[in-house]
Amino acid sequence: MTQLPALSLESAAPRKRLSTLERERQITAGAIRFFSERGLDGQMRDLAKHVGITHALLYHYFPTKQALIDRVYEELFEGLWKTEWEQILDDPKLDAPTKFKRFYIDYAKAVLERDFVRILVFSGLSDRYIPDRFFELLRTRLFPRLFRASRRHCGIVSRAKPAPRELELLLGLHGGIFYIGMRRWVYQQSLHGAETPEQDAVYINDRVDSYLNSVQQILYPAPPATSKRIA
Amino acid sequence: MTQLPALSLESAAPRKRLSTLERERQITAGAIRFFSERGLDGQMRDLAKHVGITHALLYHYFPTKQALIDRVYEELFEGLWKTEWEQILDDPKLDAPTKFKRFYIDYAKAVLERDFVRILVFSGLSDRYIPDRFFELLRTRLFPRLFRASRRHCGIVSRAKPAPRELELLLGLHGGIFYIGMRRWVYQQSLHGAETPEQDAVYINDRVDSYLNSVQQILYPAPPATSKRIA
DNA sequence: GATCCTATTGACCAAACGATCAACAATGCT
DNA sequence: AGCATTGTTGATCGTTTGGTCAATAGGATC
Repeated sequence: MTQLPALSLESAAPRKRLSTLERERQITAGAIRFFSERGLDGQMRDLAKHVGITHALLYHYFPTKQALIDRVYEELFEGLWKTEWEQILDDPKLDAPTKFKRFYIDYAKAVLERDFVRILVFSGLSDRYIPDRFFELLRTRLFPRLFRASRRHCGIVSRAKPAPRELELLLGLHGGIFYIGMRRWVYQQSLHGAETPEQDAVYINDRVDSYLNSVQQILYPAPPATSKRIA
Repeated sequence: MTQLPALSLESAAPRKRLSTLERERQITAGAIRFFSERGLDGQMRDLAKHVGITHALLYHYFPTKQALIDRVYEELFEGLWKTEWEQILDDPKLDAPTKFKRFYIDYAKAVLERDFVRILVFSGLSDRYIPDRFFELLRTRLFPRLFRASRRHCGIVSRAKPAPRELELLLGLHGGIFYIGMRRWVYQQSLHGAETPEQDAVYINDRVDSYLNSVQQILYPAPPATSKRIA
């Protein structure tokens, strides 16, 4: 449908005989960019053209299109999640606002990248492979930590399973942050000038403040002394 | 890729000779459902099969595939925006929380529908036709009203263009609500049991409260008497 | 510079794609 | 009942799709 912006790669023609490893990496990188633009239905011939090779060569490195897509999925996923994030959220010396802000600002830098956002959504609309794996990550490694920090922020210590309202309020924050990526890479509606990670940080801080400011009065109204109740 | 769930339509075979108008409506409705599932790359033959006709007949009613997609776009868009929403937001007798809640609960019922969410995103990833039109609507008819209500809620009367932080805080709320639709219809990750519009209303109310609770202290800190400053 | 290895290619295939059209068969009219 | 109208179909076209393969040519080794 849409014309890809030429993707200048070594410009001219003397393209030949790279080492197996190098060519494979080139194809994989090209495939990530290509499929993130055109979707997983993009044609192998077009991909080959943008990498600067024949489409037959693609089949020398990947037996089938699905195998290449699987490779793209792996490449995109590995190295995405930083265990450093869990350390921040587990650090007992940090208060909730600091935890949330440090985490989400760095998380946004990694996750709100063009290729990841678009392929996440493409995959969600078709095979759901990426969302399934990604939400598994969020469910097990992220949300529990954010709940613990939220509750402690409200003076509550509990490991009880969060109530739906509790979960949804957090997802409101989480989704509101991801919406930055949706607008930027899917809808392509800036609504105001081009944004830098530094500007994103300001907006993320505001969102986090908004969430933490109200999580207590909304979910745990009028904390009577040393209560542990969960609305 | 994925198998469509059979889409039972009159079950058996005596399907023939509908009136032009009726058949056209049937095709359009079927196309909305079909393209929202498979994406705009879905095949005309498959669509025909799910409508229960031959794919040649599709070309009797629509000269080209793009014409049918355009029709789907129109059908999906018309009747989406309710002027009633603007009346709610313009009503001087309502306070901000009531305005926000009444609007967003009803907005969610209309916008967070399966077909709209998925085709909005499909279109965003390809021709961007729907997001372009939809955000134009939000930009001109919705956001200005929400800003006015937000500011009045903080005791500020101003029609000045909202600052980026102001806009982004609101988009955090807006995106957090839309995230309900993303999870439900794109990622298909419920995270908790199946949801009804009544439950959605609870979550939306919480999100709105969170936004309105903090919009003042975040954006217009320490309102000195009758100030009009905007951070 | 001759030799070998293999990365790379052009030609090709079968199936699926959007699109076309003459022929067929319901339905309404007389 | 017979006719005309037109909604509907099967067959078909040209192109594009993912995938294959024998032949070619670039680069390292000697």
